[in-house]
Amino acid sequence: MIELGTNQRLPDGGIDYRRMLNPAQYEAVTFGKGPLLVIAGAGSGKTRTLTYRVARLVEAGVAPQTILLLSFTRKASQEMLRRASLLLDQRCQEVAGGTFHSFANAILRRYAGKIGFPQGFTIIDRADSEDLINLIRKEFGSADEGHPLPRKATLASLFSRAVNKNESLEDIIYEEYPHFSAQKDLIRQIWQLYGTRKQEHHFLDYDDLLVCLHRLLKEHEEVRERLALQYEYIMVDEYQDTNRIQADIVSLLASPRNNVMVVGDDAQSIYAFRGANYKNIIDFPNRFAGTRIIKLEENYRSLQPILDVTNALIAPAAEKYSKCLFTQRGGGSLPALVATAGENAQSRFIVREIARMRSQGLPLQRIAVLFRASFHSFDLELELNRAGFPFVKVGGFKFSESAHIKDVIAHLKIMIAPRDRLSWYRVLQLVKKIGPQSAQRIFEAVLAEGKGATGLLTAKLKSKSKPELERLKELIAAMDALPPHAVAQQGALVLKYYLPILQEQYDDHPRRARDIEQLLAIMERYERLDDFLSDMTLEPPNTSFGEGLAADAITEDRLTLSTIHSAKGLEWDTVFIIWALDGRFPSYQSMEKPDALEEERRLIYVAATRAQHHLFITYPQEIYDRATQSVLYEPSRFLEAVPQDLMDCRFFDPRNM
DNA sequence: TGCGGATCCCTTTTT
DNA sequence: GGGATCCGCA
Repeated sequence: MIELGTNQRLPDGGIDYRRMLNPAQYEAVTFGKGPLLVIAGAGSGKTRTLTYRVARLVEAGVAPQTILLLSFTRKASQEMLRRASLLLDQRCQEVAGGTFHSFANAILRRYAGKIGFPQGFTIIDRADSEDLINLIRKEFGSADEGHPLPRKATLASLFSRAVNKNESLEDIIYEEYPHFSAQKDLIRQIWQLYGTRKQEHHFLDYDDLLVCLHRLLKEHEEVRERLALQYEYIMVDEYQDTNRIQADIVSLLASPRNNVMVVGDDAQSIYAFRGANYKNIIDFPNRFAGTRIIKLEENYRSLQPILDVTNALIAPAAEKYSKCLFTQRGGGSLPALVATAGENAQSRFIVREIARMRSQGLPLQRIAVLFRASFHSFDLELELNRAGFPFVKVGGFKFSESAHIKDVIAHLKIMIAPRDRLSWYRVLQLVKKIGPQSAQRIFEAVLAEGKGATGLLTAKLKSKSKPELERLKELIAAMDALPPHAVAQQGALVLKYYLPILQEQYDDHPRRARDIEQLLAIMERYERLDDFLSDMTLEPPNTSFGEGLAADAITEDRLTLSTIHSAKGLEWDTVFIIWALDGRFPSYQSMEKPDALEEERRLIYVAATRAQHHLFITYPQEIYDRATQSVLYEPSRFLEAVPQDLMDCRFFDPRNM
């Protein structure tokens, strides 16, 4: 997006901001001290504005370490700093940045003692959190007849929502899961025990990272002051997707200087489901007296026919900061709305169009297919493979969530966190003839030895399980003998140990073994095992396994398949939005909830605004849907807001071709 | 106590 | 199509 042309420098060598930015962007970039709210419409140069502001501050002599840039993904913030460095110089790479969660991790590592974990802590991901909850859930037995306890995933999201929305558990149950009202006391007990267990294990889940950072700042004024002094300028990207705790953290860090710039677009708020509150944007001027508000409304991404459609899509939304995007670029054809004979016809339509565009010289890299939920692309993936089009899939199941990767990681975790019950259970139950009961017994015995993972070598165990455990003992002894920073060697030992187990358990073990090889390649880059483990939890590779991690993935021309959530902030020449079918998009689960429906409207808006030159929205006619046990046949209700003459409406049936 | 098979459920988005 | 759960066998 930033053209590295010859005209961006002034005669004195400084960056020619006036020339490179429009008046609104220029004002935001050169804004001095105090609170600033930038409402940035889709494609209005938000990233550009943040990038130039970083460069400008550093150019003006602000020490880069005193600038804090919080953004949504680490990739996004690294990209901004990289671009700022290209604009100015390498100093921009010194800017502190990352996600709220990785920032919290960095700060809390420094002050672990103050939050009650003198030896540090382990970050657990959603799956670990669910497993821990499940252990507790099982202790409570199967509850009453007719009143089953919620499943682990439901419990986890219940607890998470209560934390992130700062509401009581009872309110969340009442609002979102009224059918579990009768079990609310049991659920509360599970929640409390979950908190206790996390404390005992020195576990922090994603929510705890934010909560603990907030508590640290609230309860330890000397820490807060030190940090507030350190970060002179704070910038927050995607502010519409922050929750209450994150907004409070920003306030605490910014006070009393309040040199805080937040950038966001209330029309693109798509994370309410995890507690984000787009009202944070609306409230920002109330939190910070004297806030300057700047709106960026000129769109540099999409051609006018696409903007006409996206403006129509978002028009019915009840948003507070209204804006109307416009572009000065002319031309472009109407976006297409394509009904297809069925699901497979939809996939074939996409493949046909992609083949056509490729023959016209458009690289696959400039094309994306976007969808509401990860499984919506399954049929398309088959067709793409058949047609021989390489693609990378982003979002949905992650590499690091697959069982074989979690298995390998569990073996590493017990070496540095020998009290980690979850990882021990996982490791032990991979051994033949060891199930839940034996795993628990052995774990307690190791714990009693009190000397880390090597306790397994000396613990007194019942003779029955001994022969099968021998290999595991050898592994632990071998890992223990390695120097502490030999991260990749540790991984290699685990792989050697795990390979026979993998071969026995999975039909597709060759593919999974390749995944583990890739994991080892990632480990090569680390000097500390705990850094590697934290990063795998906080910023796991976002692409599905088997893809994208290998070095050749960068050079090969591939098309992108992505959930809309993972497509946020990105853009392509050509964008297909598939499954624009009522019941799929919006999801049938949102149909009864007005707030959820509004969020889905913003979601389709985010999807459509990713397109630069060509936009296709497709939906299959008449699909039998298992989840609702009904036939879905209405196009997405969001399309009703788009006047007919703004789109080129077509029908596609491969049988008629 | 572990494990494999059968059967019933529900099936979003992510740090 | 995958997880949770139950049951019967080793």
